[in-house]
Amino acid sequence: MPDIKHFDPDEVLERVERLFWQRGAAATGIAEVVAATGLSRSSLYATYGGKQDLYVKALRRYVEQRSQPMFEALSGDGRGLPAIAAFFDRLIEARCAGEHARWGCMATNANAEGTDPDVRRLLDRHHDRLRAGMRAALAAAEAQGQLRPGADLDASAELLALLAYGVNTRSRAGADPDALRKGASAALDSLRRENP
Amino acid sequence: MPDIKHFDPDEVLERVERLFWQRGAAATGIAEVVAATGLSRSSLYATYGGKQDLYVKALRRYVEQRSQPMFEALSGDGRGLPAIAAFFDRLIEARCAGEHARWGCMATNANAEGTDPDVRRLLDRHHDRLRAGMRAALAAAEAQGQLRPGADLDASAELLALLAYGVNTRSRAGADPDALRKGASAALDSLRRENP
DNA sequence: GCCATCTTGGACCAGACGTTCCAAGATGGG
DNA sequence: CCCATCTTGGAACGTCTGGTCCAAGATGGC
Repeated sequence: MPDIKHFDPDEVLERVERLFWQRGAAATGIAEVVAATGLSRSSLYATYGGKQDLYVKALRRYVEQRSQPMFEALSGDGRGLPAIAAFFDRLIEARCAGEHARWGCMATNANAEGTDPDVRRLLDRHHDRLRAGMRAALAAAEAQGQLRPGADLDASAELLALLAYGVNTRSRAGADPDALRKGASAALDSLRRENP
Repeated sequence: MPDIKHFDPDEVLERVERLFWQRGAAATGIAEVVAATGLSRSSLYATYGGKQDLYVKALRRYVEQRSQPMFEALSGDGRGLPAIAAFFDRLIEARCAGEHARWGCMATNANAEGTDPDVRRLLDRHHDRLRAGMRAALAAAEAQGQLRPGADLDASAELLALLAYGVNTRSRAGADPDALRKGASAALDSLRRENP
């Protein structure tokens, strides 16, 4: 057998993902990728293809490794509205403080960037999973009598998903986390049954 | 008096605005601006400065000439919840069909692009105006007894503003307008008084 | 330890980028 | 009609871009 790669492709892809996430695809040059990963251009192109392939692979990693676990946790959390509240609390915390503060959500950012069909497909899947997570949490809430009667679960799930995009968008520009929390609370309060 | 400009600076700026709006700042080259406007590089640089200045001026024009009139119409529309419903209807229609379909909102897109302080200031003002418009419409709704009792007007205004960002974000990726409408309706329904 | 096979470093490329520059042209007060 | 003053077209600039290429190095089956 011939020579093998001298690096872990997924570990490198994670560094690339973080770079594109923070700075955006168009604003990030191959030279920066080379610097951040320590790889040479040859290894980069041989492993991932050109810049656009690299971006799509990084975005796919983001969606699968970062977003989806959150969405599945939301789906599987049977508490109902408290599960949704916890989702937004953790989201806003992650978006406004710590290592990834003001990076926004890579998928939300990607909506504004290009029109690449591969990217669009990833974003549609991302949205479907997010909405499905919200839908599942809302169903649990309804089953426990937490919801205002007559609430449309599908429409409310869409609303909550769109709200998450709004949080992601504004957090990247440095929005006040308390304002974002108030917005999320308003959504939950308006779904909640009045006299429980 | 010496020679005067052979073009209307604001008319040209509008073409530039549309270019940056549709394609994004980073993805648009000066060569495209030259082609779209018919101006020469000299006139462009003499009138607006470099690319970043040009982008900021275009974004300012967008916020002032396109967004703010909508926000003021919302503020001044005394109907309450129907005013908010009309706002979202028109928003979704404009984002998904017609000349600007799938362009998103230039200000929402700008959140994802750079971290330029001038841009951020514009976006903060944009957000304040949007939220203020929602707040005014909600106050009118409350005055007319349309609102669920106990609703927090400030928090609900923030929620509706964030929802608008979500609509803008997803519409750029080609979201189904009916899904967006359902999301907006869910927000309004959950604010509405149950037995009017 | 040899060698076919793959990886790696880094030089290199053509083209696109934003920006500058200046000669030529247009303008209108005098 | 002249001339000071500004605008305009387009050539030119250095830099940076994404991408290619190949000699040198590493690997492991034999």
